[in-house]
Amino acid sequence: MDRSVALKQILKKLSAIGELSTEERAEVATLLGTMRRVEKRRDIVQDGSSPNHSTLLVEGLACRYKLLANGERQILSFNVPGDIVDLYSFVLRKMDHAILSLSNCVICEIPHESIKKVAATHAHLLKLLWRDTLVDSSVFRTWMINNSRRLGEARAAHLFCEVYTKLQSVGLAEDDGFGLPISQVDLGDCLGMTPVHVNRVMKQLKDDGLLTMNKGYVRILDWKKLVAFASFDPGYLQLTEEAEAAVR
Amino acid sequence: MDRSVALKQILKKLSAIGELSTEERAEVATLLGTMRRVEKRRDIVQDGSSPNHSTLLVEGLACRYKLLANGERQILSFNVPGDIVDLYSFVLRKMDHAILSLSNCVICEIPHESIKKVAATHAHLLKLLWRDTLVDSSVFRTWMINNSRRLGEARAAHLFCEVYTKLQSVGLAEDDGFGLPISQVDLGDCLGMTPVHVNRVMKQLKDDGLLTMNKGYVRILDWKKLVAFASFDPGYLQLTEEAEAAVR
DNA sequence: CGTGTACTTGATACAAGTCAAGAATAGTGG
DNA sequence: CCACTATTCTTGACTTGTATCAAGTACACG
Repeated sequence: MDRSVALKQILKKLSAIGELSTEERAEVATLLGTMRRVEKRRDIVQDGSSPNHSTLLVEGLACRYKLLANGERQILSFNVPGDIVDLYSFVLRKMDHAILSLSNCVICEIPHESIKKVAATHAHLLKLLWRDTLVDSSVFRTWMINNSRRLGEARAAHLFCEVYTKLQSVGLAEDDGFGLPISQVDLGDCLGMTPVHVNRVMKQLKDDGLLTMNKGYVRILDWKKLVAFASFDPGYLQLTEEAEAAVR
Repeated sequence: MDRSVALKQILKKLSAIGELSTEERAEVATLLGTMRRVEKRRDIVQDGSSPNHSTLLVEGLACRYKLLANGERQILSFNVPGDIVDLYSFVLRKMDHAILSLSNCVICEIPHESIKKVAATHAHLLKLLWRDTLVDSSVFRTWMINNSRRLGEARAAHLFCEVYTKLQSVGLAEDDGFGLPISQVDLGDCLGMTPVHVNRVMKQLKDDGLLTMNKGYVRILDWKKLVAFASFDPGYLQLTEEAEAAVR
């Protein structure tokens, strides 16, 4: 639980979405509060809560989800280290969805009070945070398009492209794939499909030589083919040039 | 093209999402730039553009959409007067979707330069604008859930509930329904369905006594039943108490 | 070694897409 | 104002995608 790791993560994240002066970097350091460990499969942030801090994911994987009235669960996006998973609550007070740890995680609390203080004097930093929340919103739009219009195989393929690209951008991907500790049920909750259908889709993707998923490891068999099949264009993730290049 | 209407609209919008001091109200007035008329079915903002102003919708209806690689079109949300339709471009420079006028519209340009100036001195106003963009993002999440998991009839019903509620909140709805100048093809582009299927879904909704759509007018036959059928909960629109109450 | 969880597979039912054609409507120019 | 054209809407027959129900297999864990 090294505090400097947290700082490194958030600086990396913010400078990916805009320039940071030396003074601003120092200012960012003042944002960091308590660090905590969270076991896997625990709510990091609860739906309906009004926390007085936001949460920087320092280590591990998490996802954003919502429980629906009928008991179903929709996963809304994945989070990787460096993401401020619930900046939402700084701006809108009350969460309208929850954040779940997928693996054991380390998080760092960022008191809303501190953000407010920084905001008053550093409009540019505030804008970077704003920008970060809008990238999330690009992701939601993309998932909307993906989930409403495409067949199961393409939907799943697109999702894996996104996660691989995000993990690559924070150095958490291998050359041949990446760890993703989720079940086929979880996948169904991302894609809006039944687990049975997810199973068939995964089989198809494997038979097509695109990818396999086994014991929490996604192996990419043919990245170029996968990207083409999914019509994946990483632009919406707003990564830096280098991060994008790494995935090609 | 009364400038004071534009001011009224934006003040109404901002004060719905947070308190505004008298001084802040004056400050908001300095944001307003050139007013323009836009004919129906024209791009108000183009995909891929980097405008140096954002756009306040003063009169008329608009929608946010994206053309996909395969030529399909996904409509992402609807906009009503008072909405700043592309605040996005102030924060992220380059649009990754477009805005289309559905009826003849009046818009008011808000120069990014002015927002920047206000932002430097009025952090609270900036936060209200931020908040506005996050409400949009709530809408995207909701559409994602709606379009990925539900049957055609419920999807369509939910959409009509949302639009009715939004129009009601700006006084543009009648007691028995509202004008919505879109075709069944457009509806399909919202819901991710073929026009043929939209047609059948609309017939079903009519047969069930929920609503009809005819020559651009949506008539609500049984609001309570419709809300229940769609499991519509307007919370995500972040309207004021009064606006919400009006719809009940 | 037994028990639960995740994965896999098959049979069947239903939702939505596709193809095709006709009816209603709006728009246009003579 | 009518005739002509182009949309939009409507309906039917058929195909394909996905859900549902049910059962069985592989594997992890105490």
